[in-house]
Amino acid sequence: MSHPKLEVSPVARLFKALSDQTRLRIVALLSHGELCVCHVQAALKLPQPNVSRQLGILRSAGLVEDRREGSWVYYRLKPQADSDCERQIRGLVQGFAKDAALGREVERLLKSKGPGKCEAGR
Amino acid sequence: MSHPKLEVSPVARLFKALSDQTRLRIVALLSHGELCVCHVQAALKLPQPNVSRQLGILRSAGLVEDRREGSWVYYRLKPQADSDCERQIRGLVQGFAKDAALGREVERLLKSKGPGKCEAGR
DNA sequence: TGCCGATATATGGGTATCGGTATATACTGA
DNA sequence: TCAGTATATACCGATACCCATATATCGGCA
Repeated sequence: MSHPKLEVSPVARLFKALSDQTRLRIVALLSHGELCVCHVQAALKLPQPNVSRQLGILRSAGLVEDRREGSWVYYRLKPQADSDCERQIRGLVQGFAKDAALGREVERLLKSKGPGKCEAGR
Repeated sequence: MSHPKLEVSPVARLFKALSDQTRLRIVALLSHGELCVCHVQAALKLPQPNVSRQLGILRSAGLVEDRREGSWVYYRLKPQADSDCERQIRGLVQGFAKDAALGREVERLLKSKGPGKCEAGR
């Protein structure tokens, strides 16, 4: 309240959510398509609670949205209402698109996508 | 080291530096031109050690560079070596450019720029 | 040298964050 | 209803952060 001008909070919230290496890697994965938690878990080789927690942080920051399908919960990047945030996200995704190894990894995950396939990579 | 692929650390470092409201506001100011510490201090109405510390964080993150001129130290945005970081910064600056109030504020500061003028705004 | 303004750093308290482990919830199928 | 899988949350200790205050450093000038 003390600084009516120079208010930049939506972007600050965005950057705060993206200031963690793990969350950035999740966004990098999701920039190539919707994935369920266990896919992210397999891709990043991280314990499940950690992945779930980071996804929750991204969700409450409005960066991703989720969709339940049976036992599985699929996450995807969420379009940003704030135009500044949207531009930042687009720039980020544009950078990830250049990463060939990342593309291959996500492609492999997407092939094993769907119910009953979540043991991929174990 | 444990994740050779999916490495996004330079951007993560950038976002971490930008994840703070105060630092974002400083970058917003500097996006309109070089300023000395006392100008930033006056613009944001923050205690001097706070401004100096946040500027130091931005500097060690490679986001700004400084130049001493007599007693005054001027800070400016630093071009990013990493192309992803450069793109994000450009997007950010582009967003700040739309802020009319911000533009007026910086203009006022720039008019009082220079040695002996740092009492501007007090 | 000594003083002064500008800037930087040190210190301490309160708070937030991160990761690991354990546990809880949600859904499916028998 | 029970068992099993997928996901979320609670709790904990360690660490990192933010701020305010106090102090230190630096440059200019008398």
